[in-house]
Amino acid sequence: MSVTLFQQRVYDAVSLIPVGRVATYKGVADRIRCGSPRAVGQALRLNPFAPSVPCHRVIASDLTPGGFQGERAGPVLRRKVRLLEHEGIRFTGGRLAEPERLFTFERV
DNA sequence: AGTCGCCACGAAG
DNA sequence: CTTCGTGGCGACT
Repeated sequence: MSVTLFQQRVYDAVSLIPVGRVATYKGVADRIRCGSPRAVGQALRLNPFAPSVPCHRVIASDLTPGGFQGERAGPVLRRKVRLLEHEGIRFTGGRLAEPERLFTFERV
């Protein structure tokens, strides 16, 4: 069970997302100064601290839900959406209903 | 040591 | 829609 420094940064940043807000993979990547949001997704996929690290609050930049527990569609992804809706986040037509719910990290 | 191929992405065409 | 850039990482050689 090894956690790389990069993963540590990702999990640390994601932990800053408040309840009722969501961040994007790009937002997280920008926060930790990683040029590849894809790498962030890869780290979250291996998230060993779920659900302590609220990886379900990270969505794609086009405001679609992104993935969850290795799945990019199907009932598993629906569970992610359900979790978010339980926190007051609504999705309409497969995309985030209220973009003002987006959480943007402070620039370092 | 290097290389290769995979990704829960994003931007551009 | 498709393709390309991208950074990190595991599995190889």
